[in-house]
Amino acid sequence: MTAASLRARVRAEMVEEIKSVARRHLAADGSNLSLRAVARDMGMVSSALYRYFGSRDELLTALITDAYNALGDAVEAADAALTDRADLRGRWLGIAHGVRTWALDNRSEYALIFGSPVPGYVAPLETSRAAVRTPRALVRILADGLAAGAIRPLEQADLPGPLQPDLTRLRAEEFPDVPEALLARGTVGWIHLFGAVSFEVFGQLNNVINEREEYFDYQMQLMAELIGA
Amino acid sequence: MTAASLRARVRAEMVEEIKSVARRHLAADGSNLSLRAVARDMGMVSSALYRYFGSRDELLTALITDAYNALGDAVEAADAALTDRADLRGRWLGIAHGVRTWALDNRSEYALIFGSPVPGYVAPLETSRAAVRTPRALVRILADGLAAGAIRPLEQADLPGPLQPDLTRLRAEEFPDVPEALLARGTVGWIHLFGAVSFEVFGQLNNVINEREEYFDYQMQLMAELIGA
DNA sequence: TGTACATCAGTGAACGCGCGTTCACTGATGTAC
DNA sequence: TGTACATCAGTGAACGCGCGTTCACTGATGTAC
Repeated sequence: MTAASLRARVRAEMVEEIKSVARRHLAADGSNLSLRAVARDMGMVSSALYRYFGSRDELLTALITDAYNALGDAVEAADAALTDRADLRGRWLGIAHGVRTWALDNRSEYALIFGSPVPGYVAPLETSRAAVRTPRALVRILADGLAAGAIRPLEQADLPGPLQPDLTRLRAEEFPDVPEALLARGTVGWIHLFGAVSFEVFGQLNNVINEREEYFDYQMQLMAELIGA
Repeated sequence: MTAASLRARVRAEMVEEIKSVARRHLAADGSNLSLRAVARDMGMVSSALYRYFGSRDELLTALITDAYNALGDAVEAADAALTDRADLRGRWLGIAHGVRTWALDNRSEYALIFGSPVPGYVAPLETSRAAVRTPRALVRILADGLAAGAIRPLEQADLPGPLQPDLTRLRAEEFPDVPEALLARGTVGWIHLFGAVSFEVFGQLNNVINEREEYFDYQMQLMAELIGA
């Protein structure tokens, strides 16, 4: 409204456009993101970008955080889309397919957060707040299932002793509603979900499986049994 | 022995050393491999490398093929290490840990073959011959288990109809000894194995799980049940 | 409402560095007679 | 065994290009009185 806030608004739009152009470049060149190329595409001089981002790494960090949040949005939307909250398997499948769809639609951003680490780049802690949204949505299914009595908590013996401390800490810090042994099983589903998506996105299924979506669903069904049983 | 073969031998050693130096650079800089840097490290001028590799891509291809073969060696050695060939679970765990150990010891090479694809690089078909060695070792366990009656072939109904053609082709081309439904289950173990290793190697377990080896073993045990049951 | 000043976005040149690839060349090693 | 020629490895300069970042600057927009 006031002039000041207009300037701020234009600035915010500028930041968004820089990131959007950068995302396009990411798609073409992988994580070798070039500031000069981004500036060129925007019709400005490369030094102008430094008004918005202090360095190339700062821009990368913004893209990574955005990617985690976009994935988090997709996941939460997928979960919310199912009105029958008691249909745990349906919710799991919904989230899983949501992750896959987002990854296929945003391959370069997916690669940015789940691919080989960018050499020389160290992700600041701030990104992990965004990263935890997907695991959190998955664990919510377990917690709801437990509360409704639809999922049995596993026996303590199911969890190997040496893993107890890790799971105890994880539970205390992030997921208090789910007992350790079940939480451990849940992480296996989590890992398989991203393992399957990565294989597809990174081309490891080429010449192996063509019916990608069916195959993905098949795997996620098996995981549902592994965790829910 | 003859002068000619000496020249050839020196040449072969040179090729090996170039690749070895390149591997070291890969570790530091990810897939942004620089020919000039490699030449510098070897105390030669960059153009000299062109006597050995026609281009940067050709060197990359050699490194990728080598990596698949090194992994294949590790996997086959791990399998062969177990004298009790009837201990299917032991063989599976041996191979799985073999993959993990190799990946942790050769992170950059692992990233080269299982990480985000190198932008602009297209792997030639020749690499896939080397890539199939690990899946082949895994399927051999299934085949042996079937032959010994230790693994039940799953019912046809276990495999969703749309996946039938893919699995039929896969069986015909590579793995004739294992029926489709069981083969499909096997691929799930395969994917989880690499999913788990990638998560660890690419840093996704940081601040999540510290007892890495135990956790990996826990997962592979679960997979053994999923496939063998 | 008008004016002086401060803030900010964007410019353009420069620094110092990197890269893959080509090409004509030298000098050593291998081959054929 | 000796000599003429061919092959090969490695050099050094060059082409044409890229990069991230800094810095003094201009001109427009916003703020305070």
